[in-house]
Amino acid sequence: MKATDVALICKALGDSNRLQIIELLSTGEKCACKMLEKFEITQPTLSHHMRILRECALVNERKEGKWTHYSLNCSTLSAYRDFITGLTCDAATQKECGC
Amino acid sequence: MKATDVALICKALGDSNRLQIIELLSTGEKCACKMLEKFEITQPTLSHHMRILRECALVNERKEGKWTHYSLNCSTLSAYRDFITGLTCDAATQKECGC
DNA sequence: TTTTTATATTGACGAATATCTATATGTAAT
DNA sequence: ATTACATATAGATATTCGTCAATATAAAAA
Repeated sequence: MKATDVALICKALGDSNRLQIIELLSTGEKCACKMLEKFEITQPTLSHHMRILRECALVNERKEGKWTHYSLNCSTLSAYRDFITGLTCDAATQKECGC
Repeated sequence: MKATDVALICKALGDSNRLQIIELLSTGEKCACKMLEKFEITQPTLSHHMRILRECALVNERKEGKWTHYSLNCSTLSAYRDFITGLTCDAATQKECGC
């Protein structure tokens, strides 16, 4: 995963509502109408956030009749996790802070 | 680490320049003047980015004469890493995508 | 003490963002 | 066909953001 993709994902997660949405979706696929109940935002605002989360490929969307179901995109999430996991302090910095 | 702290860090990493700064610092402590050479931004802009990275505690600062040296904050980085690592798809979502 | 060097702060500006209301679109039920 | 429901889009607005030029501060060198 490229650094620009990572930055885009970080920007998406940099909003508290969107981070909470991701945490909610980590418990499983959710319908937009159910998600709306959990947040103090209007329906258009939720729709806006979901578009941002989709555009950076963090979430998938599944339409079923008039409902839209959202779920985490496993591969994007895991690539992102791998990138962040790779961000570590060098040996000297670690020695300095004693961690 | 609280979700609001995570969101703040994500927001900080949501700018390409700042993400590259973190990647640079992961190779060890750097002086601001050396960092400036690596990016196509002015000195005040770098100073601005470093303030944001310090305010979310991702980086430490060490003053030595007229120089300022920046390094990653191990404990913040590791707490952040742990949070992101904990973000996983649920079993059903994983089954669906076949990962 | 004057000058140079490294960094921070201020103030300005255009671009991007989060949010809302109002409205449109699409689907199912009556 | 009409109505009700779920979601998306459009347009508006206030706020935040990234950047720069100009200036301030602070430390070392001359």
